[in-house]
Amino acid sequence: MTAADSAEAQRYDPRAIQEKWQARWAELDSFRASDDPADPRERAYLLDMFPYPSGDLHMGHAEAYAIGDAMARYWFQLGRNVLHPIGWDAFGLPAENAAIRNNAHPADWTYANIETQAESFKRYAVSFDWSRRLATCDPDYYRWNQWLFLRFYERDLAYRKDGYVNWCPKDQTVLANEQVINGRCERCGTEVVRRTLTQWYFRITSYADQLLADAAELEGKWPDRVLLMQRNWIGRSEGVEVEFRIEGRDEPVTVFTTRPDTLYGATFFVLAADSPLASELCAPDRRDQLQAYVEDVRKLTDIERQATGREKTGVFLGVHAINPVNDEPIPVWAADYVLPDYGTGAIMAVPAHDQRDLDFALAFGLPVRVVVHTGLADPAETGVATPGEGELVNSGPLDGLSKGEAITRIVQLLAGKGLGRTAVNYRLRDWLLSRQRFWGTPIPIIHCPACGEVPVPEEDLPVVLPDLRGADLAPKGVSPLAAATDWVNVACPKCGGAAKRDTDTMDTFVDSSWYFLRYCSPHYDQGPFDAEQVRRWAPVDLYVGGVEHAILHLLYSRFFVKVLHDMGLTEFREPFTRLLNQGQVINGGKAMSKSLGNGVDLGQQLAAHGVDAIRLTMVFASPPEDDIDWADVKPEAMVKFLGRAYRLAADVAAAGPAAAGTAAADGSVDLRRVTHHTIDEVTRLIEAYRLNVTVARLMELVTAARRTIDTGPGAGDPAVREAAEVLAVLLSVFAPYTAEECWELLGREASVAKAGWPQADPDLLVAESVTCVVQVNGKVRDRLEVAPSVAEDDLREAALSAPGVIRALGGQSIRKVIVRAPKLVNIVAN
RNA sequence: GCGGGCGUGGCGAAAUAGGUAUACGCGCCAGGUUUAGGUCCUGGUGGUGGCGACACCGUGGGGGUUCGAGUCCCCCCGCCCGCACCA
Repeated sequence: MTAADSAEAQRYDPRAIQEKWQARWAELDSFRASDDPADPRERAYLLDMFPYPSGDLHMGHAEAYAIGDAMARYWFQLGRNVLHPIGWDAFGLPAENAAIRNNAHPADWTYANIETQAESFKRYAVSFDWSRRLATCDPDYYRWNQWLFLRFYERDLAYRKDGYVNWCPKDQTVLANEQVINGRCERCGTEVVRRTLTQWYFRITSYADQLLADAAELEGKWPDRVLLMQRNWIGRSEGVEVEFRIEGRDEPVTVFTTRPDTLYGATFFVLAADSPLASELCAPDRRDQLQAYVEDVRKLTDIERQATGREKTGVFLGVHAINPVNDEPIPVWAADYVLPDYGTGAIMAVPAHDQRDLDFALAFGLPVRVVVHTGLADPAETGVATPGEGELVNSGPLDGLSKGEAITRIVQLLAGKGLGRTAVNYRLRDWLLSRQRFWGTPIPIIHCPACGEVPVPEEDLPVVLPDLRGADLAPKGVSPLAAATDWVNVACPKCGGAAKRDTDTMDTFVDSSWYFLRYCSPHYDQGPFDAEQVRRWAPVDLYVGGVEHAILHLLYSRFFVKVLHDMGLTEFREPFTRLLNQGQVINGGKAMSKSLGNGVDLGQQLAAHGVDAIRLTMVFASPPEDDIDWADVKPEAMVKFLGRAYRLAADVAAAGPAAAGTAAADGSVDLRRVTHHTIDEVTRLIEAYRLNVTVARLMELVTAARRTIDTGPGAGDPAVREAAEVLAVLLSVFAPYTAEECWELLGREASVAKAGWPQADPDLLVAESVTCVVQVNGKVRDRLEVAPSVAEDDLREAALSAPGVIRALGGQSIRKVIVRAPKLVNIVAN
């Protein structure tokens, strides 16, 4: 039979195969994780970041889940007891906006989309344990958000304060710092403005040092850039706090500085214009000026405020601070370049050695005093500050010292007088978690005029959302919940008097900060999770998802787990042992978007090429962490390859019903070598997430088997059957439908997904001969086929007499011969 | 501005530990199967020169270390990402 005949006889029909196996698999239910403590299999937890149910699955999902599923299915093949769950991140704005448009309840839209996605996941053949599915908008889920909030509240990790917060004018809600991207709302792209509001926060800053320290554990297991981004975001900064007396005030004002060595160069003092301290210290005759300035500052969006090269602005407050090292009075200014929520909101300004201070000094004619001799030109004249190191000058007892010496000395001096101490500051701010929107978890607090903040008693949880819909949900700047008066007005749990519920809802990142723990016992009703099950399954062994969560979700989840650990609820302090960030699917060099009209519809792609070809395209196109440009990619090529794999199995089946386990040893040794090499290499490649190369190796195996069929031994050769069976198992992690069909053609019983990963025979991994490269002066001049065990001397001799070598030498004298048996000889001649 | 990463054929990309550069796929060329097209199969395909065996050049550019560099070191150029007045 020729290959062409076989093509005619066996047509690869992905659609028919999909329909057939989707039904059969539903019965087999192969991917259920076992909670049985007696189950001897090694447990493994693979998690894909759960989707937001905004519609049907899209191309990005197709890539992410193809990668995660390949790893999960590989683990199943290794015989592990794998937890591979799925759920939905189901609270959030799009549902609410859709509900307003359609005069409906957000739940209708949300649950309908969840059903759509669930069906798509099944068709996409992802190996989920469907018995554990959850949605964060289920009261059974979000009651535990409320429970956790109350535990945080008890521990003083949840608190309410007035703050100068990020406000999205379009979505009419506050945003966490992490949700402001380049001054714009992460969700809708609107420019964020600032507002002063009373809001709930999680005290994530209490864990800043732990978040930083434990990141070291993740080194080599998480992508470097994610760890780097988290470190930068936390922004630890070591410095010194120095107390400055203020004229006419009893209490000193503390500043934070990383350059205490330049203290003698401080020529003025700056307060954040919008800090309470600025208005307090302001001289009465300057009040109006300050107020006008602060109003101007607040009108600025973050974008404007952060514009580079913006001119420095500020107001002199009419008072002076006293430099503690020399009792020199320096003027106190208010300016917006000092931030109210970093350090103490006050700085000593050293214009000679800090560019921002210099810009300010030059704008307002303030003195510039050089106290570090850097050898560079005078900053007052060049306008360029000299932040570098050098010898201290004009600094009294510090003169002549280096930066390091000066810092040590000044800290001693200040500490002796009780005017300073070393200190650490973080860029990280507390997590603002309240939102003025409907479709989220109600904050379980009751405000009582008599008792103040009163937690909702545990037995009253969950606080279920009232049944608002349509126009009632429209954003008004206060939470829509406030309009549900029946819901809002309650008796105070403490005193029984009239009280009101808190009307804000939680940031949806609260939901996703612990969902991976809920999967371990999704129906548990005594707490957010069964600690026993969590102890067995968690932490997550491999977490697969996009890098867009490098800070937000991943930092929040790490914070949650640390708190839970301190509460005694988990034994681990890091939620995700390993992290794999897949790239994005783009089109024509750009992210897919409606406005560009370059969107690619996943459903159409699946209909056109079949699930397996799309899954294979996703893993073959590039390394998992790189973007895939759909314009550069040809799913047709994958259909072609899958057809070749399918025909291989079909030809083996047609050649005769050789029983499983036929002595493969009787077959073609050359092919067996390829097969076992493939097993060996593919195993290592998958372990390293090198999925694109893995697929290349499978293609080579198919080619080798086909060549064996065509060049003599034929499809009946036991080595060909072995190759076909191995291929079906290896292929099952990427292309489950085709693999299952091949497996059945080969006379094996479903499911190939649980067939077991093949073992490479070590005897077949030893090459019979290897190609030795012979170089002359580093250039390849000949090749020799030699035994792997060839002796160095024999190899040297063979190399020196190789024809290509003799020609290249042309009588030159040999200076040196480097032999790296058995692969290389380099002859140095001149 | 600060921090980090990346530059390999026409394209997506391979290259254990410094040892055959370009695996695999796309595209292209030629041939086979086919009434034809498509499918499928086989072979070829970095550049320049040569009928040819071959020779020279070649991993963004320049230098260095080494018997040997895509890989290590230094400088430069280009692109991408993160942070962005954090004292």
